[in-house]
Order: sequence, then structure tokens, then C-alpha cells
Amino acid sequence: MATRDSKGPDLERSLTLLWAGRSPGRRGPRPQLTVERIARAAIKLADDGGLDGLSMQRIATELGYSTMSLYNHVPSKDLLLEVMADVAAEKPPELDDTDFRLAVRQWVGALWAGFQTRPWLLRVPLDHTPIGPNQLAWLDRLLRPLLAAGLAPGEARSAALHLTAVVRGAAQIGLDMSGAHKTVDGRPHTETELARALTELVDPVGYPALATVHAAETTTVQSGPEETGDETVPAELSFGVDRFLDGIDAWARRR
Amino acid sequence: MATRDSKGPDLERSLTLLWAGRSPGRRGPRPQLTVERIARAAIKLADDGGLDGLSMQRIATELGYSTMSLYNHVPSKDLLLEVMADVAAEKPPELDDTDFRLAVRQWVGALWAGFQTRPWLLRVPLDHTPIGPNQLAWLDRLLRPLLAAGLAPGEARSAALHLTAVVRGAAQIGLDMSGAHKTVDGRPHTETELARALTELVDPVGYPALATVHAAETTTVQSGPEETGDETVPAELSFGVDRFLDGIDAWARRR
DNA sequence: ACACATCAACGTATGTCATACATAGTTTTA
DNA sequence: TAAAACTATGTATGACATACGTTGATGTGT
Repeated sequence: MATRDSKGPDLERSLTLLWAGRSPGRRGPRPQLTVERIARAAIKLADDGGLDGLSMQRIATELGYSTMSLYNHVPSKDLLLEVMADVAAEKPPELDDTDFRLAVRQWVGALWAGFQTRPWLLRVPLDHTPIGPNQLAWLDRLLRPLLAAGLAPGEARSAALHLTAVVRGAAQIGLDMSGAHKTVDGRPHTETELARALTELVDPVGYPALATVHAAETTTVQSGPEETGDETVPAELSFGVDRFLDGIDAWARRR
Repeated sequence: MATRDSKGPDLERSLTLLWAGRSPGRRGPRPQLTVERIARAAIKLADDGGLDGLSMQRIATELGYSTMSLYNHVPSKDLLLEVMADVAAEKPPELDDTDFRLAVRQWVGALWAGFQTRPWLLRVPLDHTPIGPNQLAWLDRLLRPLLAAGLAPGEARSAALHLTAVVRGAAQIGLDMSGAHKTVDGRPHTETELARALTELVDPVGYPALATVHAAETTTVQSGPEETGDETVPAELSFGVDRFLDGIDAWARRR
């Protein structure tokens, strides 16, 4: 059987799996293996081997059990990934709720940092709105400052979706972008030679705007990180997020 | 050998593959198979089988060649996916550049529509800034109205990244969210029963903000799509995008 | 005109993977 | 105490990406 593309995601199964508290009265041998333990072992493996290094067999050996034992606790690898994503998300950070802009920036910074720490999270297929306890906690944590700022519930939800999406997307696309103009120990990094190659391809005829931007970037002195005061949010993100917050702020005030 | 997580993306190979024009003087038999033909066949398969249904063997049989012949033109499945993504992106839409807000909304709508048409695009692993001809064309197309609006090159780039990320992320997260409150032929759709289950889990103690939003959503009458005039951009997205554009607009005016 | 270098297509082979299925052993409830 | 329920195991299957060696066609340089 394939995965998520083919059969619709089994939300019910996901739910029970993600929220499963141990029901007390069970028959049979007391399980030594649990969803939690499996997920944690899998997370450890993913942390240093990436998602590709992750196989059911490896998880089993890591735990000292046979491969098929895992399937007594987890219906499929896909569902396991879902659980991993929630467990790995951990609890959301505490925010400074006195200033909603600051709070949102802190949240964005924390989420970004999370993706930096565990890049494989970006590779976990996402089929439905998050429903795990931790993921919901993150969402809740973000909604608080947004509601406090004066947004209507539906608007807050939209804004939260927006912000989540931005961070996710930026983390994916921008993975190497941050290093594009940085120098590693004085040497201009491998990426830069790509930049040069691109410069040839990006001719002003076919890509006028891109050429402009590209030219400006290679010409301009790198510095000027415009010092926003909190460095948690990376430069590429902060501009967009700040503009978004400007818009939210104005909207909230306007009512 | 695994995939993208393990070894860094081979940008050079990606480039030559994506931009390969047929070099004229070659020895050996003239190839009947080309990267293009392979990519197109793969896209067709992905279109109706999803990414999981896609295997090198299937692509080969579809084309009437042996599996291994593909590897004469494509170094790995991962690279093929990259090519597929660029080919499938096709040319960007024409925009109404007289109004930069409208232009951006059109762009967003088009990209969103693309992800709707080919959901598997969201599953193609993204390791670096886009470098294929079509992807660059999309980027260029978006940069134009942004620059015209008065943004500095770097800001335009950030804004473009932001918008791309939003659409991608929203398409991923919101895949089923759009249907959450819709009714299919009068019946409240399967998802709703999940909504009910969630309502129990989302208690006001652990998730105060979420509970508020959830309550408001299930209570409020669905309607009020606030009629923005262009329906290309879906509801969940439009609020965020519009706020973002507000912020961008104000910023641009402020200089 | 010829010989050889080059490369496309092929077949076979290897190792890995998720997971179905049947079995054996264990513990709690009736 | 008997049996139901459940966990762990071992084996088996079918699909997959891709390495490798071979064959034959096609150009290029002599």
C-alpha cells in the first residue's frame, strides 16, 4: 500500500494515535513498547540520519525489538511520521504578550529555529490541519496575541495560517539562501559560484525584474542587517513578517 | 545512495539538467529519449497516480523503454523530480500591471490554482532556491509589480519569498481546511465529524485561544465571503495576503 | 573508406524497504 | 482455571532505486 496520495488520510486513526492515553484495563502482556518510545527513537534517528535514513527496521534495531513489533503500536510508517512531527514539535515557547508584535516575532523565531534544528520536519508530508496536542498548542500560543490585538476569531485564524505558512515556506525555500551571500571562513562558499552561473542565465530580456534584483544584490555591499533588535527572526523573513504585522496592526486599529 | 537529506544538492547538475539545450555535435546513436519526454511522461503519471504511484519502472513502461534507459538521461529520481517540478510549472500568467495589488493577487491565485491542479507539486522536496527556467519566470513575474510599487530590490525579493511561501504553505496546510465547513450536496461532509471530535479535545483550559476561535467558527453562520471582487484567491488566503499588501503599500508610500 | 571512440539502450543483479501473515507466548478477566 | 485478548517474533512477498556489464549504432579523424 502506498501512502497519503492514494488513500485519504485517516483522521480518526491519527487522532486516537496522537492523543492516546494508556487505557488502564487491558488484557494480554503489558506492552513494553509504546508509541512514545517508538516515536522518540525515530526522532533521534531522523535527527542525525535525516528522513531517508529512517526505516522501520532501523527503529526496531535501535530499540532492540523485531521490526514487526512496531506495527503492534503504529499502524503504518506514515502515521508514525505524523506522531513524530507532533512529539518533535514539543511545547511552544512562552511569549511576551504585552506587545503583540514582539510576541508574534518571538513565535516566528521559535518556529524557524525548530525547523533549523530538525530540517526533516519540513519533509514530513502534511495532509491535514494539525491535530496533535503539541501542534495545537503552538497554534493556540500564536492565536493569543492575535486575538489580543483585536482581530476577529476568523481573522486570527487566517493570520495564524498565514504566519505558519510563511515560516514553513521560508524555511524550505530559504534553507541555503541565508548562506548565499555569507562567507564561510573567509572563502566565498560554494554557492556563490552558482550565483555567477545564474547571472549568465538570468538575462535582462527574459527576466527583467529578476535581473535587476540580481544585479543589485551582487553589487550592493552585504552588510546593513538593519538591526531590528531581535535577532531570532532571520533577515529574509523579518521584512515580510514586519510588513504583515503593519497591515494587521492597521486593520485592527481601524475598527 | 539515499536522497537529498544525505548529500547536499548538486546544484551544478541540476542546472545543466534544467537548462540543457541539445548540444549539436554528439557521437553515438541519436537519442530518442530526452529529459523532456521523460519528464512529461512522469508528470502525466503523477497527475493521475500521485507521487507515490510514480516509479522509474512505470515511467519507462509508459514510454516503452527499459527502466535503465532512463538513467542515460537523468542521473537520479530526485533530479527528475526537480525537472518535473519546473516543467509542470509552465509559463507564469500574464498580470494586470496597472494595479500592483491586483497583479499580486492574480499571481497568488494562479499559483494556488497550480497547486490545486497538481497537488503532488507540494510533495516534491525543495532543497534550494528555484533555478529552473519556468520557476524563475514565475519569480520574475511577481517581482515586476513589486518593484513597480516602489520596493527596493532586496525588499522585493523578500516580499516575493514571503508570498511564495504563503501560497505553498497555505496550499499544504489548507488542503482540506477549505472543505471543513462546506457542505457537499447538502450533507455536512465527513470532516465535520472530526471537527466535533476536536471540539472535545480542545478544552478552554489547555487551549484558551483555540477554543475561542473554534467556538466562534462552529457558531457563526458560514456565509459572509466579504466579496473582494476577484475570486481567484481563496478565502483563507485572501485575508492574509491583503493585510500583507496593506503593509507593503504603506511601506512603499512612506519613502 | 575505414577504424575506433562514444554513447544509447538493454538485461540482470543487488540491497533495501514497507508490510502481510502465521505462530508462539503472556497476562488479565470471567 | 480456562479462555480471550493482545504482544512480540520470523518468515515471506513484492516493489523499488540503482550499480554494472554488454551490445550495437553512430558519428569523427585518418
